[in-house]
Amino acid sequence: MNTSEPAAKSITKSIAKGGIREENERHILDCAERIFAERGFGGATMQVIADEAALPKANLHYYFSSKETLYRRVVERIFTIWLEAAASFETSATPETALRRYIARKMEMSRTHRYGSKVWANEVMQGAPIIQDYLEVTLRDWTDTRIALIDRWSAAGRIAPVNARWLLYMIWATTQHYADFAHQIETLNEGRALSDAQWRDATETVIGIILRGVGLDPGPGPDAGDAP
Amino acid sequence: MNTSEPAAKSITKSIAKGGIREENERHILDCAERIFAERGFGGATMQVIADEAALPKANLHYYFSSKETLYRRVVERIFTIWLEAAASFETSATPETALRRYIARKMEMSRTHRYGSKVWANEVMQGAPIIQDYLEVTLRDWTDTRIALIDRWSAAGRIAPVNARWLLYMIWATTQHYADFAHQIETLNEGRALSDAQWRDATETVIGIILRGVGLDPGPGPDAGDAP
DNA sequence: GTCTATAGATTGATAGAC
DNA sequence: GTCTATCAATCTATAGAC
Repeated sequence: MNTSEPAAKSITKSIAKGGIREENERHILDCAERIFAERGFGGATMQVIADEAALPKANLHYYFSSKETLYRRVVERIFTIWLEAAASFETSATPETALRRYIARKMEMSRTHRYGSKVWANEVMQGAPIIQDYLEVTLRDWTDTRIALIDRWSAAGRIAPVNARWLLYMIWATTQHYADFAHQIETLNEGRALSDAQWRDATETVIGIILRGVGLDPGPGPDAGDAP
Repeated sequence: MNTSEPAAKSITKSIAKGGIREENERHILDCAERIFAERGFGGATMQVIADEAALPKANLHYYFSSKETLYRRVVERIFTIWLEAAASFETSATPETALRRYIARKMEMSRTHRYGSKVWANEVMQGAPIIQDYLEVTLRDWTDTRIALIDRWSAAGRIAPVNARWLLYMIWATTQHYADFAHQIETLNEGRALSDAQWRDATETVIGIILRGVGLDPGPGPDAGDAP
């Protein structure tokens, strides 16, 4: 061994929960996500991200070798979160339960992960230079299995005959709109963020229109329904 | 008069239809719209726009004094087109006709003005630094009158009771998704643009889900309905 | 690990020949 | 009106002191 290999200590640090490296990387990723979300890859600068993180610009390059590496890590983290939400579309549930849970989860995601949704939107609008392989493999597989499921529902008469692909796009578009166009929505809400009640109401409205739109009875909604 | 004022000739040129200035400005605006659409304001560069237009960079500054001026002209042109589409939501029509026409028009716009829609999306995602006044005045007024109209429909029992604001957002989101996320949609369509038949089918599906979703009967659709 | 200083490339914008 | 050459500012990325 020689003096140029303090590897053991560094690795231990980076693996340990709450280690300096892990904590700083997460902080930088959080800040970078906000900046990339609002300016896109080309519009964001390392200087602005560094300012957001309250760090010297050189520290970003210490943790992430390049701007593209940092961006890639941000996008990959978002895709992981997207996968978790996608899992809430359970293939074993009834049509009503599966659609209701999935829409509610996606609306919740738009509220809690606004910036992640915007980064995804920016990336797709730019032609998905980084995530094209995710679109072609993971997203396509997920979409195909859900379309097959919805088609079986239609064939069995459990929902009205409806093109499953356009239905899925409608759910994606509507739910993600509340994240991607949050600024417009807040401007039209007298400049204020949507309240808890408004989020619940919007979610129930979206669920109601979609369920009735595919021939299902949305019922009285969770609030009224839970009371004895 | 002195030699520094060839104003008469220049103005005549710039006003005449097909004048060099008018033609070049339109060409540059078209190219700039595509670049701003995919990279946003900060991500786009005058060099890339010049390459897209097959012109030296200096020519852009001859016609538009700054990058921001060029961007502002692009955004203002898009807003004008948006206003025309917004007018297709006629306040005098029946609920079914008004919704059907408006959705169809918005879907058509997403197909024919993909880049304009993306510029708008980028601008809103960045917090609308340029168009904030449009959002606060023109868009708000338009939205308020349509919400009032839809509320009257609900009160009169002509449609199911539904929150008009979330319904409008749903229509905006769904139709604009076909422009803003065109790359993702085409990737999931085996890398090909949607065909005429697919656009018709998607439009009818969206109209069908929305109309049923607000308690209306969408009927057999235009194709089947027109045949004797 | 953190930070200042700076290299080398690219940016928006302009000067001036044609 | 068009184009080449260029400026000052800013960008990503790195070197090297601490």
